[in-house]
Amino acid sequence: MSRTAPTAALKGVVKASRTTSQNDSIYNEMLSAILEQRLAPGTKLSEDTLGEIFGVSRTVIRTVLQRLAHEKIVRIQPNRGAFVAEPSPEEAREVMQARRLIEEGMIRDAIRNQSPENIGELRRSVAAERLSLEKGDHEAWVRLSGDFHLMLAAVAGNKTLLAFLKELVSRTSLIIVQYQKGTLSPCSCDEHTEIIDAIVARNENHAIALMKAHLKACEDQLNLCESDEKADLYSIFAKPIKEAGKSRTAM
Amino acid sequence: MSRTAPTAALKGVVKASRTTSQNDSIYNEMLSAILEQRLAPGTKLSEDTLGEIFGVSRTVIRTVLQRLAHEKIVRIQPNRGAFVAEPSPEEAREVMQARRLIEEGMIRDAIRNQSPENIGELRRSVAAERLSLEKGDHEAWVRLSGDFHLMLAAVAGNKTLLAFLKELVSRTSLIIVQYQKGTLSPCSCDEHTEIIDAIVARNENHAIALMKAHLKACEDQLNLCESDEKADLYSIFAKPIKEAGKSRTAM
DNA sequence: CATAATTTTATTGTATACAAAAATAATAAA
DNA sequence: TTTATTATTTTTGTATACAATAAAATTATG
Repeated sequence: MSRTAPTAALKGVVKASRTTSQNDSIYNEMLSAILEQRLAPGTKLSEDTLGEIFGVSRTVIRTVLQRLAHEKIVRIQPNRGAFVAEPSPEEAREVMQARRLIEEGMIRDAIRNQSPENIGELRRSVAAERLSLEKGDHEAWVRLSGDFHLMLAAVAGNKTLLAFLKELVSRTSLIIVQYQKGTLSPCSCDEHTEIIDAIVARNENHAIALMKAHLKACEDQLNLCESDEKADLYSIFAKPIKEAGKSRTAM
Repeated sequence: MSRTAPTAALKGVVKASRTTSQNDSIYNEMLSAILEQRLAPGTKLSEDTLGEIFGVSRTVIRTVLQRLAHEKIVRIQPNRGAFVAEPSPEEAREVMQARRLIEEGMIRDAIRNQSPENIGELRRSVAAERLSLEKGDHEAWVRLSGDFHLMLAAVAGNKTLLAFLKELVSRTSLIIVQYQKGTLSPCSCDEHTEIIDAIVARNENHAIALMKAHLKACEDQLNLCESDEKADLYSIFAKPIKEAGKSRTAM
């Protein structure tokens, strides 16, 4: 009874050795749970509950939550606790814009720094992505889809930008969870392959255009018409009306 | 005797109200101390000592150190503790490259989103910067010089990119502390003014070129010839030789 | 019955206690 | 004297205890 429903999704707990990587282990578990949609945006992340689930004290849970908060995956409200982040439409647009800017720069560097090994890894990643899509393994697809962009960043070779992009990719997953309208993209694998081909061909302008189009297509699949905040406002002001009935407020 | 010399620079402790902003207060104090060169790169940041200085327990110090570590201002070594970061020459180049990329994108947005109020604030900031330079107030100049770029980011309007740039600007200060050769730049105020003028004139290409040149000039003032790591290696292998004497290792 | 005030409960924020690891000091051996 | 080993001290990592705040449940009141 004490472990409430929302966090019940986290059951596979690895005990982890007594090193500091226990920290990382819990961090990865929670990040996966959020990005794989096992923890919905807005879910309360109680320190006590998580501590029981992972078999550690609140101290270490707190550290993990702070890390996730810094990456904007979790929102910490003072004296209220931690919640899975609910990125606003504005924030979603900002993240996608930031990605277009950073990934454009990375395409340029990737074209310069590419090697057969690098490109081979990228192609294998896309192959795995295609496979997961064919098998209908949504979780794996989400992860691998993001991995492609991170691997491209690794090819570009700027670890600082890679760290930024890692955060942006995670946040994108959360954004897709919240705002994706209808079914997911038909197959972005083909777009990924095209981008690799353009990089190999050293066709900078084309590669950049493809990447920008790819990211724009992703954003266009979202329903960012600020309907979310409106709904909140309505629910607040509609308090007097309890059940169905006729609305009294103006449209 | 217990409060060791390195951290003695932090003396002006604000008690802060019992809100969570006590956290922020200590964070700001420590960040300022590092960026204003009162805490040199590599300085050990003992939890106990800092706790005594700020009159709080290690718990809250730990939170602050983790935050600074996430921003790469502090490096945490497991079981060893926290140290003021010592960015490598490679990291320095990465940070400057990331800045060129991000600030180019922000120039574009700033040109679109500018308003008389925004521009006025920018100009006032540069005026304050010039004044601090004339007065020889190095600390204020470092801060204001960074503020210009952050205000420009605010004009651009993408809070996500602003957060990234805030981190990069802080790291730049640390980099300058470590690698600046000779005296500091003659007067980057003029460059800042030129950038504002180009933005007001909506001359995108010119504004971007100026910004890139400005950042490149900053990087060129650094001594990033990996001499730092070499020095470390030498000092390690030179252990047998205690005082002056003739070196036995090959040049 | 609905609303307001109060009490109770639960949860976070912080301090402290203890365990584990690392750094330092001291001692013993070559 | 130098090096290796051991003992001591210091410092970090984690758990727990208590205080402060917020949420809820309860009671009182119109």
